[in-house]
Amino acid sequence: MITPHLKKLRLRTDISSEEERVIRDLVGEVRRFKADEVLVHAGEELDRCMLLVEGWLVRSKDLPSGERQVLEIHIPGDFADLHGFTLKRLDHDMASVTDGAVALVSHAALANIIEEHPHLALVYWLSTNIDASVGREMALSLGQRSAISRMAHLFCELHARLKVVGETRGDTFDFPLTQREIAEYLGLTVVHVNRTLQELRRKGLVESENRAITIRDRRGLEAIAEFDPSYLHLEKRVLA
Amino acid sequence: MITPHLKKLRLRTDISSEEERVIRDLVGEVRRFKADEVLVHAGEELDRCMLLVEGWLVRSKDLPSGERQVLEIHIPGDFADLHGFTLKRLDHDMASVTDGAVALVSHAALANIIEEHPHLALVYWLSTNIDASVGREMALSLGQRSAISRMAHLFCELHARLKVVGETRGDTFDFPLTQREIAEYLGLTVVHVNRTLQELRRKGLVESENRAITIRDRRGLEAIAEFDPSYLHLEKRVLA
DNA sequence: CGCTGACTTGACAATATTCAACAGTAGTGG
DNA sequence: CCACTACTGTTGAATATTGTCAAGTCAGCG
Repeated sequence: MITPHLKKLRLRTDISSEEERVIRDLVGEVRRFKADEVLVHAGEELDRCMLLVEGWLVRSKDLPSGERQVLEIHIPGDFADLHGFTLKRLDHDMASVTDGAVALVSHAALANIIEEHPHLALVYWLSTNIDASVGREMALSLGQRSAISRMAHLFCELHARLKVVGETRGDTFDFPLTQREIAEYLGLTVVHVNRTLQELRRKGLVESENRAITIRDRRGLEAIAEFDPSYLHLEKRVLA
Repeated sequence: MITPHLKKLRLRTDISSEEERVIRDLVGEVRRFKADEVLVHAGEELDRCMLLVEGWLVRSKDLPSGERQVLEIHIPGDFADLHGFTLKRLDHDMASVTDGAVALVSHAALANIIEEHPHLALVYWLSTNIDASVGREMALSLGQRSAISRMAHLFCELHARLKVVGETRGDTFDFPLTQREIAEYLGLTVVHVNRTLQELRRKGLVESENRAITIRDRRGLEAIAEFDPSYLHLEKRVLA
């Protein structure tokens, strides 16, 4: 169930078999969710985290005006609200995109394992820091890239991240976000997302049909996105 | 020298006097810098972090097109590239805005103290997670707020953060960013920043004169910014 | 079969950018 | 001390990108 999660971790740093056992024991109750639920509300007091095992989640913030900004997209293997372990209250909602399931991990259990396995504290600290790095690249997109470049970047990033956990089929991957949700992520309107997506199709860069994306011209897509995957930190390092 | 840093930490969680001693001992060499230096380049291998003791730094990313996005603004007391402790290579540059100084802290020293004082591991993990929270609020600004709202939000945030470390004088604070740098942070052009700043002045919300900002109408400014400081996590919590 | 939500299109408007020019200030070197 | 340069801030006019509003199609679902 948490094999994708271990794949993600092992890509970035070595995990001993002892540590693997401990991580596998972390998982308590599994909670299933339906699409479009808010699993955690901003400000709520937390005593556990959610390791996403199936389906997609997003972090999102609402504005008084009713607008919503999606701040991060989570795929299976992601420890979606691990930052809540130290923050204790999130500054954003955790909402589901699809049906799916999370493995619940109590903060107490986490505290225990990092006490006994200090290396895992670094592993998970690294994990939240990589999340933040992804967030910075998104801010770069929102600040400097055009609509078409942002959208291309989104597709490049998700393909790379899904590939790590084995959820791609060649250049194709499931992509369950509606155009409204893409708009909320890219900071654009639905209308403009629709037109921009058509432009990507017209240029022969991607295809999209029933909730899946196929990258037709990777070079072209990466060029328009100015995609450089180094911010994903897809290489191994030695911690402490 | 690192009193502001301790103020910041103590606002969020309790630090024992023993821990304080350990933190004070962390500081090794102090490095002074001039304005507009790049202290750390993206991708560079790191074996130490920088605790900002004087002056302002920014995290920034360059695009092939030559555009620059400022992703975070750092003020004295900030452990500016603490995330580099686990990442080992930053995905962005660390650049100076003003003259100033950083206290250098080797990764080895950090690894030692968190091994001996596991609570401090949580304290600094929290610290990077709060940085990420500030980054998310910025992404919300870039994605959903208008130019004037973003700029108002920037001033509200900086006043709140500077107040924590005792760098405000009532509603006034030093603000050394040029309009070009503000533009790079807000994802706007210099021209538009200039006009937007004039609008804030015309509405009687802020004054700005020789590198300092005075908030003239806090309610009004916060309203236009939709400012809600909860993302700054300015409250105490118990870690582990 | 009638809803509802997702997607699509057209016409128009607002926000922000681009380009070009100029004033003020500080720093530099002759 | 002054001329020179470079940077910062400012303004106007034209343009581009993206948003708004309104309407309509299509598919899935109870």
